[in-house]
Amino acid sequence: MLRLSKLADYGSQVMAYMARDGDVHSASEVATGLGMAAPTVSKILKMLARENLVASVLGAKGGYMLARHPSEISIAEIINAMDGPISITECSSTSTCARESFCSTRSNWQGINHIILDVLEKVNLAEMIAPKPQVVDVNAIRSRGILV
Amino acid sequence: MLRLSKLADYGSQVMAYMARDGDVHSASEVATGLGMAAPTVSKILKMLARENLVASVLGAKGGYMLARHPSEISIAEIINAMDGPISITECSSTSTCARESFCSTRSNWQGINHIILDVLEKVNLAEMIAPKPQVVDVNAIRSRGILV
DNA sequence: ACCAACTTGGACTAAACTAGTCCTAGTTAA
DNA sequence: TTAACTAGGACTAGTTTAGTCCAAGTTGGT
Repeated sequence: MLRLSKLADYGSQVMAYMARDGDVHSASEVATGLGMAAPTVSKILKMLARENLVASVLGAKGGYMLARHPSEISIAEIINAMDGPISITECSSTSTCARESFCSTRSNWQGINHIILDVLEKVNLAEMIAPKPQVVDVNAIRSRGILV
Repeated sequence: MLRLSKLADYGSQVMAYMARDGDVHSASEVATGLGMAAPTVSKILKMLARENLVASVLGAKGGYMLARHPSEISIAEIINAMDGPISITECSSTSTCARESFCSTRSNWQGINHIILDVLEKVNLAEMIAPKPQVVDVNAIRSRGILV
């Protein structure tokens, strides 16, 4: 399924919600605003705070706010904060693979992984919350070779 | 983690193994060749056969062989056979999302998903087994906008 | 005709992961 | 000093995933 975890999905929604203004939002406010369970949103915001994607304001009237401008936060960072390093195959990162010698396909997987990572790094929050749905220019990529 | 399932990973290895020649391979032969558990390889081959990526030969001296030429089998097909439809977010497909009205980010996720799918469709088995690791031309993509 | 080798399909189990909840401690504004 | 909030971690329940096993059908060789 090659899918994002639900948490990462939620994380992007929470970030998108906060990106609409620069205010401080409490976890419960975000939860009601998005129709999600409060403890879940709280957990997500904690994870995002740990990776410095949101800044926390302690105490009464506290909450969370984006740590940077939406245009400076990439989707890749959000996924990374929620799910850890983005890598399509298990040993495409630095971890050693017991079956390494058999895996002649490895380096090609790494190449594919690289492209996906690149796409995700290229899209930022500001683009994601653009009210008018943006269309992907697939042809620009389709017209070029992936592996050269 | 945005990751492939282990089964899909194994699937690509099995397909790559078989792509090296046009012969019929028994499940156990592939298993020993790749150093994987025999029942697991058998299960994978069954899944690949159900999606017509490999053809099965019944009886003694039977086994499996690629259904098509390696250059006509895309990585996307293999992932699809093992993990089902490739979609990065849960409701990027046709399924209805209860929180649809809140998800202004949806269509952009779909765009990202589309690109990833496109990349995976563009890479075929023949390219994956190329002995010399192929290098991805990331810059070709980086130089262009993702969302237009 | 028979046997051995092999696939097919499904059921099944065990383990891992994920989502989601809850609790205690610490911080701040009023 | 109290109410409103975050911080951090432990915990549970549910789902998914990997992997095993078995009974049945098919084919090639002898």
